[in-house]
Amino acid sequence: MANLPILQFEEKIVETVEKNPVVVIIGETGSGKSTQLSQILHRRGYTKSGVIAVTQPRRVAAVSVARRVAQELDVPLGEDVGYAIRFEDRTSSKTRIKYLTDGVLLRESLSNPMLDDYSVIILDEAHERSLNTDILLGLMKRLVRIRTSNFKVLITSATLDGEKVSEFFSGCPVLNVPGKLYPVEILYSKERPVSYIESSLKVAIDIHVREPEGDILIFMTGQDDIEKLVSKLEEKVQSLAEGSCMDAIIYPLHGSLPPEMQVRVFSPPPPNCRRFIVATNIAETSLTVDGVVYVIDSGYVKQRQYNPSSGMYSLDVVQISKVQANQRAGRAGRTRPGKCYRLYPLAIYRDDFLDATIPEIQRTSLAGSVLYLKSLDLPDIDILKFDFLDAPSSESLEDALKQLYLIDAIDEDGAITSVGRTMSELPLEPSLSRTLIEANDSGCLSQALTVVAMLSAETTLLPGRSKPNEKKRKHDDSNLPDGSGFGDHIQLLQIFECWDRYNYDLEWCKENGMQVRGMVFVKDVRRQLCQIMQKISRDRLEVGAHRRKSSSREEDYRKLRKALCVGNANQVAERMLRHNGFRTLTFKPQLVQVHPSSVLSTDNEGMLPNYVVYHELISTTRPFMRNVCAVEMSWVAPIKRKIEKLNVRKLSGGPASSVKEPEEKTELSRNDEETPAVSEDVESRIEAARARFLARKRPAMKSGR
DNA sequence: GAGCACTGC
Repeated sequence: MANLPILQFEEKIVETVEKNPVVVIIGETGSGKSTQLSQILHRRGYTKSGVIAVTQPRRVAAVSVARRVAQELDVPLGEDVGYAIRFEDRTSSKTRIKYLTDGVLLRESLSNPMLDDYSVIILDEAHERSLNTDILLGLMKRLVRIRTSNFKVLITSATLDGEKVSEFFSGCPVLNVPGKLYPVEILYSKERPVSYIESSLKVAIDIHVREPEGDILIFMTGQDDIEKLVSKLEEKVQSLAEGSCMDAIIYPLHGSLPPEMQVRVFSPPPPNCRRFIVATNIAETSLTVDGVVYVIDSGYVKQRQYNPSSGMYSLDVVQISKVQANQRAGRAGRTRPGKCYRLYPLAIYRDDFLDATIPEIQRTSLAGSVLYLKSLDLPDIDILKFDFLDAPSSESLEDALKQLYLIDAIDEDGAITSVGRTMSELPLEPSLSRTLIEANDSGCLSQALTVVAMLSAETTLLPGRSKPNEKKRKHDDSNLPDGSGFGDHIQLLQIFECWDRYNYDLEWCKENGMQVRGMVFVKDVRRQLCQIMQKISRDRLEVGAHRRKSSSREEDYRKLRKALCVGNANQVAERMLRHNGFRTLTFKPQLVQVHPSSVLSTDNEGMLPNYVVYHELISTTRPFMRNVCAVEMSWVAPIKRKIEKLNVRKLSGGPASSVKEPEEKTELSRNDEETPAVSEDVESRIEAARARFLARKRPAMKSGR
């Protein structure tokens, strides 16, 4: 601890913080900023007037850094030094230094907008630009203006965008603290390889044969590439002549590996053995592998992005940013001087790479964040003009408003409703919190809690495991329920109820292809949501997960599906007349399909239900709806009417148009112009077909597939 | 008839 670089800057830091409300600290890896900044300010008396909060983008970081600091100060964790993450608050009235995830601090600021328990707030790892940290940056800017005395904000960032953060905080000082990284030699390729798998293979084997010992970390984009490269490496290593080089062991490393496979990289390798770690960007920040001396950087990353005009997510392989490239290179210099092999030319790095990764706030649906900001009731803040470090597009903000309006969280003037207020209390995306509130009103809260908790965990089914009703399945060794034909939400409910009947037995999860970790998480989320709902609704709620025996199941599902329809009024799709394709109703109409993994059933004629709500639109090989639930036309009718009435300008708080009708028409025709001619044609054909259909009553059609 | 990077309340 004594030789951490940051301690040499203690005087300078204290002096600067003393004189300025906001300070940006540029601290490279190994500078000790995460553990030392809080202790320095603690020593200098900043904990006398309040608690020092340090935010982290990840739970594990909050816990491990707090543990370290408690050790260094020689105090029990949870007393003078503590942490708070979801489901776990290890702080007490004695706590002076508190580590917490950025999400937890946002929740706290909901009940205490002035955050006046804190004398100092340190936003650590701000360069990662997590959605929550970006919102906190905006709130902090406002807070330092309002809380004039006894309040300091420190922001730590990376070299390349420290100046930008400083500008955001009206030119606040920037302090540089060097890190403790060893030099890393950067080697560039002459040109982009045709295949970065082949190219990585070649470079890795070259290193293995020619270079001294030290592990090799290879950055790939996803599971597929990783598996391919791992098997090629294994083949190649085996074919190397005996005795010509040292032994080798090859590990894949990505998020969907079970935890016990992930931690293998932390155990020391056998002697005289070089490790090859083939990883996604999980090894960039989340997991640190010791012993890495060589890094091979493909220059690509898989990134999820949201298109606000279609409401669709896509997962694309994109070029990394300079910040990311440097972060990856830095992984080679943690224990001794290293080398980084970039599989792209210097000119590409210099001229093509963005300085920093596009922040999450510009790549995701903002419905939840906009609702959060609305619920804060900041008198001087207009959401559409909220002061973001990097503002999201107005299209994205308008999309959020539209969605919130359709699920009754804001009224037609864009003001938050009482339903919206209740929704913001729940740690869920808006359509899920809306579903819970509706379910509470209609008497199916217990089931809705289960579905919503299952959906927030998302990956409970083990990868590679087929869902039970898939035809390809050779032998049915699983007794998992099938959603009774109503779709995936009902199946998720039934699965959890099944687990409940087995007394939450972890073995049951393994036997039925459910991720143990995921299912335990679902249970935690469900319990947390229960507590919040109890608090909100004051009445006694019936929230046990057991299936009630008294009422008919089908009737139960009907209520639940209706609640899901209200909650997902922003995510409704209507089936095509003659085939099982759908078109979305809430966004610019898109042709979409039910994801093949869905358990939604067809009727006797092979047709899917006329209307569904979906949890997510994702474009992979084609646009798909993931997690689909059958709903009824009569439930969709009021949603359709609401969509027709929708006036975005009014929602944005802009001047309400004096002549309503033409205004809306203009809006529509503008959208039509943007639609490519082909889909416009498809659109009109669909409309014509629908009109004919309605005129003719119900035709007996066979599925043409 | 597909295949998903990583976080978080």
